[in-house]
Amino acid sequence: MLEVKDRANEAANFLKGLASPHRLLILCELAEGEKNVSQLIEKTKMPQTSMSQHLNKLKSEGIVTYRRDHRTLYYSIQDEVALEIMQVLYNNFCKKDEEQ
Amino acid sequence: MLEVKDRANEAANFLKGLASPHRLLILCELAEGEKNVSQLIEKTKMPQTSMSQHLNKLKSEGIVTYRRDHRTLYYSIQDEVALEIMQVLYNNFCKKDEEQ
DNA sequence: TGTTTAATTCATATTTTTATAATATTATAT
DNA sequence: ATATAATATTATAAAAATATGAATTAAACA
Repeated sequence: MLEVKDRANEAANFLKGLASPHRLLILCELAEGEKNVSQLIEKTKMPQTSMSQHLNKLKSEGIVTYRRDHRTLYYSIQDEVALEIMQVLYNNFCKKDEEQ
Repeated sequence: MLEVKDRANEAANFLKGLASPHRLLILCELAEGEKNVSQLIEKTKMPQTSMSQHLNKLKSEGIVTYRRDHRTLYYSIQDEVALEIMQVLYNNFCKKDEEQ
């Protein structure tokens, strides 16, 4: 654990990529499997331009990636660490309740 | 995983609490065990008033707690989820390198 | 009581994020 | 070549986070 501090900036930037309700929402959708931008917009009800910017941020952090199929861009989670953290969040913010 | 979105705000706020290089630095120190504010300042070299505000943020998110011993406040990590995430960060931002 | 030490709170300027609107790009279809 | 659909980019305004300095509290002790 002692060495995380040497990577504090890197780790913090990574966490910042996740630390927004909108982006967590997007990642929840993508955790089910790849989705295109229109699907993401429909599911999350967020404005197109805002979606685009959040996806861009996630992409620039290497958290998601995409492939193009004709005019449609399909996004998916690329980063294994992001999935691990989503798992931790799921276990602690959701699973706990079920048990109660 | 599907239900994280119902807790997106809560989860995002929690992550925001961690998502700063300064606060990760503090949490790294506290991961070793409880430390008082002066010790944290010395270790991290950050200004006293800034430290105080970061600790306050961590405290208000329930991530750390403290006890008073005379004039000295000893802080420690309270939240199990925070420890889990620190562990994920450690494994992925530090351990990987050692293996290479 | 007055002083010192440990730390917090408050005020404010700066920086970073976020949201929104307008415009642009890219690929397909006519 | 033009129109349309899917998405990205750019500009900018608003909101949130951060750093810094000054003032404040709280405990210990001379």
